[in-house]
Amino acid sequence: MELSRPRGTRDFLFYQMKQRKMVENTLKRVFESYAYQEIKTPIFENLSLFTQKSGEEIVEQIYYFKDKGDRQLALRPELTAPVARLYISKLQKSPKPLKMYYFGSCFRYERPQAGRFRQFWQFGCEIIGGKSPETDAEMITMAAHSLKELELEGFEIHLGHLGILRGILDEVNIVEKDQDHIMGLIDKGEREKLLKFLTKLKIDDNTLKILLELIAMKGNPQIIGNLKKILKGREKALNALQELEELLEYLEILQTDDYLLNLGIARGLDYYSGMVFEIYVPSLGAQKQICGGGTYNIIETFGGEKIESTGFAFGFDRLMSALISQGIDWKVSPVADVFIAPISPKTRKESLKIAQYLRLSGISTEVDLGRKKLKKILSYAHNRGIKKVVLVGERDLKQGKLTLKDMETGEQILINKDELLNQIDVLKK
RNA sequence: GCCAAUAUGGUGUAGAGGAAGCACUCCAGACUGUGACUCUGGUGGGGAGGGUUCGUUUCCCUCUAUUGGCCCCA
Repeated sequence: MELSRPRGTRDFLFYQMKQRKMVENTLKRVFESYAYQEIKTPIFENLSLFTQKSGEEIVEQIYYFKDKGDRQLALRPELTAPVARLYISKLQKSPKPLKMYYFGSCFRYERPQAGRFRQFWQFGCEIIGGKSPETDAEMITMAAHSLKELELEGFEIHLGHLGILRGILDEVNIVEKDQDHIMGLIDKGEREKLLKFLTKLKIDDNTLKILLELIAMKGNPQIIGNLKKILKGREKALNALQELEELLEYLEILQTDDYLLNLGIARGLDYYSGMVFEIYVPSLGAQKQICGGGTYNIIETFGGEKIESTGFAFGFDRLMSALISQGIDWKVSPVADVFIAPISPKTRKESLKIAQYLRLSGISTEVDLGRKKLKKILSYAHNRGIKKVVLVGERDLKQGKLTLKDMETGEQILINKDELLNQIDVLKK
């Protein structure tokens, strides 16, 4: 029998899990400080949930199967659709704006490579029904805040607005389907193909020039003035620009200033409509994007009322590799605060009693379970990185005493048995 | 789907067509109530299948996996 993992999956060992838990907990803490509430959706859904939104061709990348009742099911490839599903079926009439966050694994049948696995984790959020520049600003701020809290260095926030591009295209009567195609080409940076396609659509030269100019625009907020000139007379685009300008004002109020305007951001998905942003860690190379999000109209796609939502998700695994390669101090604590060591077989029962007593008092405690000799017990405790050991010996017990040993200094003190709890502080240090 | 490199004890690695070595780990022991350092001993190894050869872990092919890149990325 071959014991191996499926391709593109990983096992996480103790130390890695501690690191991941730490990041998870930090993100939860930050998100909750913005009043988001956690939700969890199933690992598998009906296949149609995902094909409905993105068409049949997406099936290529989905792990799907038939269950015993002949239902077509799929391991979720992303979390936006499940969240939308949950919203439509249970939360449509809840007070708006509705703020939620999620953390879970997704599955895609793809060729594994750096920063890409077949099972990967996303940590993301969604705010439904609160379309305003404030909403967008708060969300971007929360993403930046999270990364600062994690002490991640060298990340870049790129901020754009699809309303500007779409506004221009609307005014020269480009249908939505063609717009989506154009967005796709922009997102991939396919300049040649884009040019060809735009020419085919018979877009006038002036508009064409402006489009190309826009998608190459990158820089600090000062470029807004420039944009206004370029977009003169194009109402829809100017409205979107106005929205973006307001968003920037709110970002300033929320003290988020380390971003870059980038109108070339289009996101791959069709349903994005307004603000979009992506966060990169350039040192990660090919898979440098650790976060992406924006404002979109997905609820409608699934047959709910028309309502705007804004959301983003961290690629949790990429975030982890960025933090690890940066060499964060993980401050990992030992498995237990105290080890209880019976000096001889006769004190085993007493040792377990003491261990349980400490656990019930909230101290993480390990006790010898291997019936080892004292030497081995101490060696084991040392290898586990445990700093305090309680030696339970017959001679001491007769006088109602225990020996408390500090594994770092080697110092030992004799204490009264009933004094043990009073030593909690000492034990925890 | 495509390209390349890699595959040796639990981990990290060396070597050579002819008895597979090192470091760490693990287990046992070195005056049986004391760990780290030290010493002694032990367990344990060439991804899978096929070919070449008197003989292959070593050369060749296929598969699988890993790593990196391309394609793709809801």
